[in-house]
Amino acid sequence: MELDRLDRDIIAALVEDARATYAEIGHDVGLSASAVKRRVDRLRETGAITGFSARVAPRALGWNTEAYVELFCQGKTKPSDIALAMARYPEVVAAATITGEADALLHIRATDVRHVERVIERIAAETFVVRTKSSIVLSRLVDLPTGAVASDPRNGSPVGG
Amino acid sequence: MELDRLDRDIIAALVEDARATYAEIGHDVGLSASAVKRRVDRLRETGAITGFSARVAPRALGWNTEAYVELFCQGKTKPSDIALAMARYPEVVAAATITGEADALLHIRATDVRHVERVIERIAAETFVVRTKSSIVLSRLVDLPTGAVASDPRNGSPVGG
DNA sequence: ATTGAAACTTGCACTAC
DNA sequence: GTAGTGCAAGTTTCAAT
Repeated sequence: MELDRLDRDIIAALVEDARATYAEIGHDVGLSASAVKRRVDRLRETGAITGFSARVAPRALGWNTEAYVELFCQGKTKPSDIALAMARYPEVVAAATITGEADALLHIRATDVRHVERVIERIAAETFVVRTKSSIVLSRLVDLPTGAVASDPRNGSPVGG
Repeated sequence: MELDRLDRDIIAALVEDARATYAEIGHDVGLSASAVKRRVDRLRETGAITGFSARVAPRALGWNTEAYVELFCQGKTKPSDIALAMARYPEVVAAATITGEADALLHIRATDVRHVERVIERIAAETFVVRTKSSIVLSRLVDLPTGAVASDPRNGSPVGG
């Protein structure tokens, strides 16, 4: 699906504030509220916008510690095996298979270092896991919502930048 | 600040759908719309909720490739130096200092592998960077919005789990 | 918790390219 | 035909009770 300037501007507005009214967005991008709504509906139908979410301060909910864990798996492990197993851990907030020595990289949120340790212990006990290599996050320096940059004229668009 | 059961339920509802009406949320958590609004206002004031954001499919915007990059820095590099430098790259969507051999881990979104390469080249040229070690993401297996788990009774809360 | 005024959403008729 | 505007009915917000 093709996104024009207006679509990108609307997405940018909604990434910045998902509760903005259609009239507000319309004012920003130069469209009527009705026109904005029609485009937002279309963007959701086509899957460009997958939903709307509150941004939460992990600390406020007690998630005080995060870690990245490299996973080294047995030779015939399939990505779907890893996906299925990791989906069972609420502490695993992101996971991806990657190039390089490790097979996958996990992003873990936990209450404290002890909690991280317990989770890694359980993950390391998964049948397909050979070993793990973990790094505790000391301080978060950057954390942008996905798409924050997409059509912010201050930053480059993926095509233009 | 202390969050009770209701606060956590409200946050969970807003993480799932940030555009839900107060009446809908109230129905879910067993509160009147007004009561929900008062709590949401308070949650924003106290910083537990930092905003509302559209969830976007990176692909739809042309961000087809992601990578993780470990940064090895000169001995006297401060986290704030890294933060300042990385904030200038729209492609760096997350960055954190970590324990282990590397000093920091970056999460990069780009249009394609060539784009990733160009960005890493520029980052590697930063004065404080000694070397980098990168992994391209092959496939994303898990990607939860922050707080998705916080008060979903199917998962553990950070305290209870 | 209820109420009422102001604002928002959303379908529809209409217009322009 | 595709995409925008304006309007009106039904909801939602939000402050005051």
